[in-house]
Amino acid sequence: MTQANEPMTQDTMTIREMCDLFDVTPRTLRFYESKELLFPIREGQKRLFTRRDRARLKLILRGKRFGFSLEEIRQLLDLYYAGDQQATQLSRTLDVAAERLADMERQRAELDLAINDLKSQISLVEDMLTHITGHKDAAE
Amino acid sequence: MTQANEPMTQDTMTIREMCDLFDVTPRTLRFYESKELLFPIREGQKRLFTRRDRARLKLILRGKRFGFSLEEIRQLLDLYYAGDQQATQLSRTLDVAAERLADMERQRAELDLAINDLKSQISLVEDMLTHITGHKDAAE
DNA sequence: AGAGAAGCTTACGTTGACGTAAATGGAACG
DNA sequence: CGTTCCATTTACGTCAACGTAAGCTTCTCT
Repeated sequence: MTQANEPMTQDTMTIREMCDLFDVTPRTLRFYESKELLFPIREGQKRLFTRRDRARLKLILRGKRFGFSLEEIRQLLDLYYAGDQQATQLSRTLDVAAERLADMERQRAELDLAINDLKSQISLVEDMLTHITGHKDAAE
Repeated sequence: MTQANEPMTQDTMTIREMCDLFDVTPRTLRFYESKELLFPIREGQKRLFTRRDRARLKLILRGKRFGFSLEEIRQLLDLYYAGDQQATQLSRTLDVAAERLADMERQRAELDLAINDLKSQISLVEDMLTHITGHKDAAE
């Protein structure tokens, strides 16, 4: 095992390194820890983030881009990291995940609708524009 | 006396009728007015919502389902109701809409990824479950 | 006339996801 | 040795999108 504390294989990262890597603030990482989304280990006072934390943070940030709440994300993370859970817990988590999946597919359907609507509106307005400007091309 | 109101063409609605029709609260409608998303006319003190307001509210609620902010929705509404705008305004609005569209398509792509990820995670955990429970079917 | 019901305005409260400031402490540098 | 730089904790501030309560008018029904 290469668990050397020395910098050869740097398995853990400081808060600053994390911030630079993921483009978040220290506040955000501490906040996520307080909400039990991350579990950095401590070296004295200071936090050290493991690759596990990095994997989780990656998923957290992706979840956020869809508008999932941190609480919802926490549940998804539980799913991802549920290797040693009990079967009953697991199947309950599966239910949560299935619901989430249904939500996401609904959302995708609506998103598709909205995309098409927006597209047609855009071309509609483009037509108006060419007409207004004396049916010449309206590009600058 | 049951008021037949004014003409037989009742194309304005009271705040309560609006609330019932769209399942929102009065507070919400007043709030949207204060944010210039709706423009009900006034009969004395009271608000009267036109079909234009109803069309806008419909779009507002749809936009909200995607997680658009009210401010973003306001911009989209400007697009929808830009019939009498200037060409320059219109083309600037088109830019906004094009950006939004790009956002939505990015979001759609990510959502697709996430859906697939989640699906595979789910079946993965399902397999774990059947294994844990002694490779019998793990109903309930 | 009195009691509701419905609407209005004003304004403070709430939740989620952090921002930001203040006070503190160890480490590195010149 | 003092200064600067990170990091930490504690705690109040913020923004969006309303909720909710207080207090006032106005209409309607009995």
